[in-house]
Amino acid sequence: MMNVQVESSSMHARWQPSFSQGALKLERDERWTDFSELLSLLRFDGPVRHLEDASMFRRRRLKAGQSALGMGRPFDGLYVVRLGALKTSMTDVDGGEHVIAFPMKGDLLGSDGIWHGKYMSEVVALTDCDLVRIPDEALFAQQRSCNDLERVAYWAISREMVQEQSAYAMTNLPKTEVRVAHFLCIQAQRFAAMGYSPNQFILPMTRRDIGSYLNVTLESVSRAFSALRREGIIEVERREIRILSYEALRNFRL
Amino acid sequence: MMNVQVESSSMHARWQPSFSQGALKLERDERWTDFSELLSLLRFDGPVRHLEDASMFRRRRLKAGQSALGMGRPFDGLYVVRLGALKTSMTDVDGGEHVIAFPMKGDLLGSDGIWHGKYMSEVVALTDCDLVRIPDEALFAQQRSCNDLERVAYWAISREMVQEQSAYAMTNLPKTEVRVAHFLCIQAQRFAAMGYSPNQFILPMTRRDIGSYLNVTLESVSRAFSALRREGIIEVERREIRILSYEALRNFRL
DNA sequence: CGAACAGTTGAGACATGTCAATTAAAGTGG
DNA sequence: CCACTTTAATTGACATGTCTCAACTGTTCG
Repeated sequence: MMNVQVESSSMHARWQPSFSQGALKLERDERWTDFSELLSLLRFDGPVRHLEDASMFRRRRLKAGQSALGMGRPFDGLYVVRLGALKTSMTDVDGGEHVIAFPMKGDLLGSDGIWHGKYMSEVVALTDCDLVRIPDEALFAQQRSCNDLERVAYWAISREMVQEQSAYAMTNLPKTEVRVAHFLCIQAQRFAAMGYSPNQFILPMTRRDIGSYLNVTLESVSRAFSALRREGIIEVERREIRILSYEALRNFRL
Repeated sequence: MMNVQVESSSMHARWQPSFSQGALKLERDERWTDFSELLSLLRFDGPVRHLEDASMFRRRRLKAGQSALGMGRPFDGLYVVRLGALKTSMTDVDGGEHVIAFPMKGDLLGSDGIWHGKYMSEVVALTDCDLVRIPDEALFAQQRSCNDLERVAYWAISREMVQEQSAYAMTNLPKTEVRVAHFLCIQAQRFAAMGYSPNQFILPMTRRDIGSYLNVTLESVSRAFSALRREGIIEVERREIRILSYEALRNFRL
């Protein structure tokens, strides 16, 4: 029943594919997201002109471990995380993996793919995920039904850029423990922004991933967690984190 | 004479300010760049529909040391470097400066300002500079004369993002000397892309800036230069670099 | 000419990387 | 369902690369 309404709405959008093939499969595996839900997902706070826009965006399910975007695969649009946690990484000259970001609900994926027309980083699902696709045809449509989408895309890409810059800047904090403390603060803020508890959460990534993100070894990360636990600032049990004093965590130096 | 032609062309563009005030001053200090020059500056290689677009873009001169974009200042557009070298940096939580990029000819500035409507990083000129402004009105125009500009903006922002990601990824190369070697390779490539000699160039930034960019101290950078000189891979004289073996530099490990 | 800045080099302290052992958890297959 | 394997995480001992502090030089700028 949902599908009927969705399908008819989507007909207004120029770039929607037809249902000519595999309709039954689509009905079972795919869902759709409308423009206003996309905006609230992104937490877009700017002005919007055409909220009644009928554009529908296809969703994409991923199981933990699956690749969302592959390095070198042709660019087919941007994706917004609706559910789940992922890991964005690049392979450097020496073949080593470097983690760039941990996208979660509301984050944008794939903006590095516009330049060369192929994605420049690898994105894998750390948990089961649900993505919303903003197809390239929608981004580059010649005469657009609304250029709200364009404005939102600029906005979201710019946000990605700032967050990445901040992550980059974090790596010049001198000591591992300070970086880890800061990392936990950021995570807490992000969980809060998504509507979850900022004081108790489960990290979706491994110590190795965190280490790669912060440019330290996994052992150093582990030691830093233990040190923060000894100081009574957090509780750690594998990937389960409880923040006992956010203030102490935020002001942690040395 | 140049000014007359420029002025009349610029009248076609909606967002151009009038010449009602300070016309004489503008004639002396300001110049204009047209759309096709902008594209060649950016080294844009994609398809363009309206090359005859009459949009003119205002230039902006900077002396070495001047601030191009200030952290927190309201977003008024993107800028493309036409001449000179700059330094982009963020101030982290502890008040320390972290260098994010060294923009040069053809690079884009200010894309981190779209999100909050204010620039999130500080950009200062390392040498005298000449910038071309792409005003926010042009980016967000409701009915655009051409949406080529939009496509180019996406493209350029995406490129910035990739380059920043690569810089971020570079910092997890284990040892200082490897990072510095890689940094020099990148610089050589950039000078080559700008049409200058890739084997002999003058670095516009200090050792401290390089260190901040690579997350090492200025002393470590200096030692790395000396080590590479001892190995016969480069010649160094203060900021003047000569690459004796690009292959050795590129393959440098440990 | 003196002051401030940029860069080089050295010596010592120390944080982090490296290697290794151990435990717990999760996935695999009979 | 239980061995079996694999992976994640913790912790220790040791080596070492980098930071810190310092002295010294050359350059630039007022």
